[in-house]
Amino acid sequence: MAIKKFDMDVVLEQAINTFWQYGYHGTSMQQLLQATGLRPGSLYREFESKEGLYLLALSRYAAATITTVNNRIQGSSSVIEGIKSILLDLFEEAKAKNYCGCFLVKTQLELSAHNESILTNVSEEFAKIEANYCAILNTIFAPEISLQYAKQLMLIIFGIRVYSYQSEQPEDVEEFILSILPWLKDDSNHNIKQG
Amino acid sequence: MAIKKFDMDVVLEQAINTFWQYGYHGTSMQQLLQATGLRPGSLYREFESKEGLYLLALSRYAAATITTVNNRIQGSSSVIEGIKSILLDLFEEAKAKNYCGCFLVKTQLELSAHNESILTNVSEEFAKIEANYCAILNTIFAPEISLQYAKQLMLIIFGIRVYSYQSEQPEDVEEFILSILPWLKDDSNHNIKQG
DNA sequence: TAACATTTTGAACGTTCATTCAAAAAAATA
DNA sequence: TATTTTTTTGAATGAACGTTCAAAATGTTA
Repeated sequence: MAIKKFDMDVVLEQAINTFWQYGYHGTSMQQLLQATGLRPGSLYREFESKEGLYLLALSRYAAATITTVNNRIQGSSSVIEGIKSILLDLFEEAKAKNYCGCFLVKTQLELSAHNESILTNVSEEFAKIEANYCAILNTIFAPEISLQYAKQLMLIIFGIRVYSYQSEQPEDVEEFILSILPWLKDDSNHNIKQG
Repeated sequence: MAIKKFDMDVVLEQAINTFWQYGYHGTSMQQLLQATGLRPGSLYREFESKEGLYLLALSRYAAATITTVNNRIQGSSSVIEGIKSILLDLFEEAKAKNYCGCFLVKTQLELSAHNESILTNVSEEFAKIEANYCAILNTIFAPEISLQYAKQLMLIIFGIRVYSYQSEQPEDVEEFILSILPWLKDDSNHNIKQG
């Protein structure tokens, strides 16, 4: 029997990048074939349809998002510093030439009227991301406070994701963040637990 | 000579609703013809193309947005109360069955990679909206504070617009808003200037 | 009423869309 | 080497896309 020529990870990454940039309806199969290097037959045998490929790309993106967050927290001197650096990173990302925002957000806005299952899908991913932030905050705050702060964090992140399309950023981004989320100022005794 | 049968205002409103819900690429000319009641020839004679109709719909939506904001402020007992009610309205809107978010935001996210002129266009509209908030805040705050608060307001509004797709809202929405924008708590001596 | 200018009509156009499938190629197994 | 199983190939398909335009209808002006 023949063996697969393509690397699934690479193909999905190319698909993510294309969908992420141009959106679902704005991406043609032609573009996907070119981006992935696959031929129509192979792509359809593997992913069944454009939508099938999209859903796989989307869930992979969502999983990577959570991993990135957790790595950033682990790599920081404290939870608070970690969260701050995540938010600052979002502003930095926005300076890139082909800034694409957040793939999940774009999906939510583009497809909520077309495909209810995708809306549910994305909402679940966001719930996971919020729950992950909540768990992180729980290591330094009381449970009910963590729930509240996680919600704030999600809303602010959505705000940054959209606001960043504007060319002008706040002068002092860190000050801007701290003024909206004042609890990020309090960084006493919140070191990451080791081992 | 023949006279126009259709009402431009009505046609544009239908076009806005259709584009707003399904997006630019997700809306077909068939849908637009059905929604507006126009025939292909008439639509193309009047608007030149799908993109032409879209741009007109978009700028009309943006103008209406600013009008709505200003009416809300004028109809409130104070600037602070007005802004609070605008934010609370956004959360209320989100409860509607066919919640569509913000047409400008959706446009920005969907078309930024396809059409640079639309990106510029939308950015300019957002700049106008931010400037309008800034002018409103200027009636009760110092200029540099108003600039800062207007930016915060825009980011929070973007956040609400996206976060609202999630089915679960914060328990006490007003408390939620006040915790992110604490300056909305200070409502002393900020009455709307009369006549 | 005749001439004119404007708008409406809707069938038809060429293009691009997502998708299919029979045939060829490729590797593993017998 | 022959057989079997899986993958690749890429031309072809029908549907849907945005758009056009000559002819008919409409109402104003001469």
